[in-house]
Amino acid sequence: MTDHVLDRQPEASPAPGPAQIELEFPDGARRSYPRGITGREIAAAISPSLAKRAALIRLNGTLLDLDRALETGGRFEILGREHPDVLETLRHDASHVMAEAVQELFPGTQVTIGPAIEDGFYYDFARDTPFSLDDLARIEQRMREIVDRDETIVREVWDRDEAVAHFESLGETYKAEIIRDLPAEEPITVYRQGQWKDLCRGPHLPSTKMVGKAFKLTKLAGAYWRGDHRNAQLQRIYGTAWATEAELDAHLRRLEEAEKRDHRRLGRQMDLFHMQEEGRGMVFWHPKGWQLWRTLEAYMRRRLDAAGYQEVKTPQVLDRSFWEKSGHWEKYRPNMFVCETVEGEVLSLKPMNCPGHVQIFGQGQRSYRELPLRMAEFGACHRYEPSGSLHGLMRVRGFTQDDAHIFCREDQIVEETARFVRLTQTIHGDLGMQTHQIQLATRPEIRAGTDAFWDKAEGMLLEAARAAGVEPVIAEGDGAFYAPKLDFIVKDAIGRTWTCGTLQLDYVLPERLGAEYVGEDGQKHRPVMLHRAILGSFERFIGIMIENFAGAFPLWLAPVQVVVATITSDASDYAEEAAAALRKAGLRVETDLRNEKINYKVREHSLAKTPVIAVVGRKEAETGQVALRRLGSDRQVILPLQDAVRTLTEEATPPDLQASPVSRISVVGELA
RNA sequence: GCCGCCUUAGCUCAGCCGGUAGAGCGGCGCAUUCGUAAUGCGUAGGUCGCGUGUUCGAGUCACGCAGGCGGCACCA
Repeated sequence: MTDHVLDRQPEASPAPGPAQIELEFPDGARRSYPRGITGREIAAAISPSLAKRAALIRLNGTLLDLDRALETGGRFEILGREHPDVLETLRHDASHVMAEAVQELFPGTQVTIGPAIEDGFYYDFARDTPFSLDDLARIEQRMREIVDRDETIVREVWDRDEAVAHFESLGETYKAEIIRDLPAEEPITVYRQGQWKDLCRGPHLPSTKMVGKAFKLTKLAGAYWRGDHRNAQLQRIYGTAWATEAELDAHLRRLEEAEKRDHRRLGRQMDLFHMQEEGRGMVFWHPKGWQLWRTLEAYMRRRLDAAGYQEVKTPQVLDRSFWEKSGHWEKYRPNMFVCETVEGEVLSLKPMNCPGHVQIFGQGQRSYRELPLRMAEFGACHRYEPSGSLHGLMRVRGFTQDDAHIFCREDQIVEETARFVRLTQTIHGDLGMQTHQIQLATRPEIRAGTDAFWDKAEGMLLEAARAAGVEPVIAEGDGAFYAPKLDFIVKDAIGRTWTCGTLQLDYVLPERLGAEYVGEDGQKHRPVMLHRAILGSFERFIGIMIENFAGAFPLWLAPVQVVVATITSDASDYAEEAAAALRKAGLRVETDLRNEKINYKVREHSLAKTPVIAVVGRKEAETGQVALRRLGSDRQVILPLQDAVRTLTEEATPPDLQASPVSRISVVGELA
């Protein structure tokens, strides 16, 4: 580990400057060093143990190699291997070690790119023969050997043309292409470890040994070169890497936990829905899943009613000529389910609700007095999604949007948008989601409309978001080709984020479909449309809810809210009576009168994630009480039936119908 | 759509080198009436995803197809 200094090549032409540089350490100390000193030398001067732990340095906020010669002074920090900010570099190094292993084991394989990603890394390889899962074990084994070899990792600055020639001579055409495409001012750096080298910006750890062995290759996948499906498909190997074995284990356990709350698995276990091959991307809702849907739909309907929306229902199937007028036939045709009748008519299932809504708007004469007109529909749409993109309830071909279109004047856009932002936040909050971020998607490269139009449109959405008290994050270039939009990103219980809710400005469709209203001036005017959804689709949102709550829904959403379970058959009549009383109060109740032990029943209903089990035995039957047991708690609260009815009814009241902020009655016992 | 992997009972899974299919849970039946996370015994249940081929013989091998899963691409 001492020859690294000899290998080090100076930067092409060291900039002139003072012979000494001054470094400020995290504790505030300032020290002066000769220019060209390395982090490793500084660490060694401080203490041998620090030199041993040191992995990277940070100079003025930028991470650099430990052996990088320092040309300028500034804020300086030496980061040990376990420092959280080193992890990304460690993962990047793991990808290099993997690439080295792969090229040793499979000569002729070309390397392309291999970055660190969340929780791990990947590397894309070009090789004719596909890798197999068995290969992964071999590669992993070789990676461990490379770590044991303790190969020094050295940064070298190369001449661009030489670098291209070099990689081409090795048959590394992808690397050569990357170099050619690098901006001219970008120095070409190559990192060498042992016999292996790779074009890379860095920084890297000082040795392969520092990568450690807390890594695991996890999956094999195809990936297109430069992310473009017209290019060759490469073979991507994913891995995860951590500083310590304990962190790796914790990560693998987290994955197992996430798998347990997978909505497809819970959907089956809880008997909520199923899908089958004759209807790919189509959902069969079972009674319990549909109950969940109905609860959600009823809630949304109340919220929309209260927010001044009018609900409508538009046709499922419309003639081709209609979709030609709307522009969908030209732009959206590959995604539409088209059918032909015996009489030769060509029709399409609706992929969107907006054109239908414009038809309703266009009936009769509209006055400016009717604006803003908020038209809502729980609109069932069908879209032909690529087979590989289907994913449980999250990506389906038949789905129902909580769709609405607000027809308004331009000067109403800000107010309407602000109202929508507030409504969306309320609803997401009620449904257990935390607003994580609101994105303002701005003008894309390819777009319609003048810059002045975009300036104005983006400005209005920004103003509206601020009026509602949120500062959107700008998503540069993510807007639709005709207008900007706001996207609402929520965070679930385990920190994953989902895009739910969107608002999109549209001047185009009203124009295409000839929507107009009569203004104060007696003239005809074109309304603006705001397309907006809060859940997105019921299917997807329910999928997200299942995962968010891990199936343990709050009382108001749970398909079965209470199971009345008997201890002996002597209590059966009373159990029916108790269940009837609870049902009469509007609760969703089942009884379990089976001749089974109470332990068995409690276990079964707990696994089914029933929020409340009301146990009744001889004692309760005699005294007119119930023993309530909450999911997640082994405490029981015994109380008179009427108290239970009142308490549970109150708690099961949907958030929008609560008199005041939820008043949970403590007597029932809280969740653990 | 593309790449890889997978497909055995309702569910979760076992079935080595090819000899004709098994467990647990669940279902059903009987017994048990038992106070807060699995009562016991018995019993039924399978064209081993579909098709073709190799073979005396295929759940097992080969090829094709379909579906599922993980990625990639897509998500105006």
